[in-house]
Amino acid sequence: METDGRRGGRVTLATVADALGVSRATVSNAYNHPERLSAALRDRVLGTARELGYAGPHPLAATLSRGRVNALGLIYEDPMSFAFSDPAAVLFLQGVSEVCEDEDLALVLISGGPAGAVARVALVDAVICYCDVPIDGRLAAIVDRGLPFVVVDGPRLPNAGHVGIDDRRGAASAARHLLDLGHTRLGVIAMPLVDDGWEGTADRDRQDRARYRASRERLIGYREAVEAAAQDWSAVAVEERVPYGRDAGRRAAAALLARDPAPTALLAMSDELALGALAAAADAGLSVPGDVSVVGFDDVPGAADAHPALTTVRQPHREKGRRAAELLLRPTATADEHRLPVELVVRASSGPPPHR
Amino acid sequence: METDGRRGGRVTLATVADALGVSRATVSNAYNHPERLSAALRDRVLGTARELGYAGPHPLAATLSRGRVNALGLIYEDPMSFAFSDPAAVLFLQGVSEVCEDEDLALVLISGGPAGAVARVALVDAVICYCDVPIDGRLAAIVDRGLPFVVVDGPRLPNAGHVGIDDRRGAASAARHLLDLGHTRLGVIAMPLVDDGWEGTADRDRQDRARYRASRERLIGYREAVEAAAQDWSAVAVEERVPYGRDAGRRAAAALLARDPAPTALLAMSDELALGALAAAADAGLSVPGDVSVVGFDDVPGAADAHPALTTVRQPHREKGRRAAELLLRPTATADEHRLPVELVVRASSGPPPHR
DNA sequence: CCTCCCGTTTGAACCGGTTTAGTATCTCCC
DNA sequence: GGGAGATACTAAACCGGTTCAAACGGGAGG
Repeated sequence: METDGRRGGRVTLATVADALGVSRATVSNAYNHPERLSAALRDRVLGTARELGYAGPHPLAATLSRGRVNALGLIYEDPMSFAFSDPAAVLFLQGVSEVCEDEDLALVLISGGPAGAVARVALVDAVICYCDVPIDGRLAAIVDRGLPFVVVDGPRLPNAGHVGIDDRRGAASAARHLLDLGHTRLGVIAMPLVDDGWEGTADRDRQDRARYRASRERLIGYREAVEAAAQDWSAVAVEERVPYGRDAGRRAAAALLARDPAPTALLAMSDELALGALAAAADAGLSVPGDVSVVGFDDVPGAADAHPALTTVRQPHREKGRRAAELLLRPTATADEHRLPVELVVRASSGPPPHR
Repeated sequence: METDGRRGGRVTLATVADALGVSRATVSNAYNHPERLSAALRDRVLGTARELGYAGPHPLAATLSRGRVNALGLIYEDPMSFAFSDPAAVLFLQGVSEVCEDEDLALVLISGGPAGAVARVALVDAVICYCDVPIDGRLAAIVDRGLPFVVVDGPRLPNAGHVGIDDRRGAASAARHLLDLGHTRLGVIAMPLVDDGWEGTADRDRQDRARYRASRERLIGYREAVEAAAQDWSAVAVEERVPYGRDAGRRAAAALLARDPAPTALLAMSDELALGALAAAADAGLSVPGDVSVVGFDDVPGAADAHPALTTVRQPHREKGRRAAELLLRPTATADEHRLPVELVVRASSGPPPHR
């Protein structure tokens, strides 16, 4: 029998056991398997625990024994705090957190630099990688630890689930929409393609070197649609500005609209960029879609509220979050890859090109 | 000496120790106190660990010994997933996550119902309560566990830090702004005051019973300003709609504007409600601020982008998050209460009342 | 009266580490 | 040559529980 119920004044399970003269197993059972105890003893245990100010089994210790933490981890591409300024990421987080709620799981946002100091020690059962970086220190930490994980929007990785959309098809549908309207002079507003702080018109080589899978795929989608319409992709300017954000979209659009001849339609690789483009058009005194059409990508909540309401490619952000979480909770050997649908949403920001 | 380096095939610290014929303490030191080991042995340990596929000390076990998890918990008032649809909450989260990033801490979103099942076992060192509920099962779980915590925007609780704003003064400044402009017929758009699903014009008794401290304080602020202007508070209709959100604001505003005489200015208790009010004014064919002025509260990012740009009371959401986190990391015996500044931001949605 | 069974309770192993208080060896210095 | 200090490493206690096989006691059945 243990004799050290009170060590250092801390009230532990052993304290309670000793106070009652029962074994620690009994106290543990009172909390975890109440049905294994007679009602009388169980009440006595719980009562004594309350008197002693014992708040129940220490979760850390319990977890160590059980080997399960009841928490899902989340790694975001950039610093975690950036996720909160990206409406698409926020929706994704909402989806994940809905599942966590249903399953009584904590959601652990794993911050820390790419070095992965936090990822190496975060207390989680599995991890969602909402990122595209092929190998990042955080992801490496997860792999080393042998934790199950899924990648969202990124590359397909061995032994990991995958959730994403058909970026290529989505982008192609946006481009086709404009081509069908009769546009022949397009411009593309790109998110930063390579992590080098460069700004300008990205040539084909740079397009191909795009760091993010989603960026590459969307560019391919645009290009395939343009070529399918028998137009020349090399005549389409792909403008890149840093850092990613609405202002980048605004400046890229301004540059495109200042060209001669100016494009009659702008393909923005995200809604955030597209909203910047709307601002740039207003700056230039151009009407949308009278003088220039704008099409985004994402269909974030602000897209429908924009002036004019933004034509864009809808992707199910929340659903991506839900799927990612569920894939971790109920892994299916058969289908560990989920490709969610995209859909062109035509609103007011796109129309036929102006008469020459 | 231990002899069970490999139990069940799992590679543990003991596995590595046995493989080398050194003690477990030595292996532990190789990771945690490398300077205590000779360079030669340290390299041998780390090398063998790599060969054996040992990914370093199991964080859970390390944590149990050390008693520190390196994670901050966050409890939100409503289901956690709601936080992601509230722009103010998102900014707050961003603030918290910035500090976590700087400090290499994980941020644990504690979901789960008010029962507190998750809160009872979440692996965190301290908790931020972004909520107002005086006693909620989740908060009770935190208190029982003896975890340090701070309350944000809620009541002042014993043994807990506090971060908030002067809601009363902010609200008063909003009301005073309208009164100074010459308005004499005001209407208030309230968030749900009591949790009973009721809709309608809240009388004084109901106003005083408001569940959230922030709601109560803002109403008091409005009232004090009105009374200071020698006007009659009981003539000011306080319209309440559920559930909280933009649509509630729209319907409340519609009801107020349908009155005869209609108010010439609307005080919305949040920007989300105010944006709904702008929509209602548009629905009714009224111009803002020509026919009716609208003032919000929060200054969320969307407020400046609204049409017209919203006059509102700015509060530093991100800074609240930062302060809350820092208060937990560096508790100061002297000042455990932080009251952040509010500021009226006059934009285009408020102006003098129409000529009669 | 003996057995068997079942509901309770317990001892002991285990989860995977960290840490403290040493011990052994080596170096330095007079 | 002997003692003081460093240096490098280890044994054992500890963190706070969970779990499983076994023990116990009492009632039912034969």
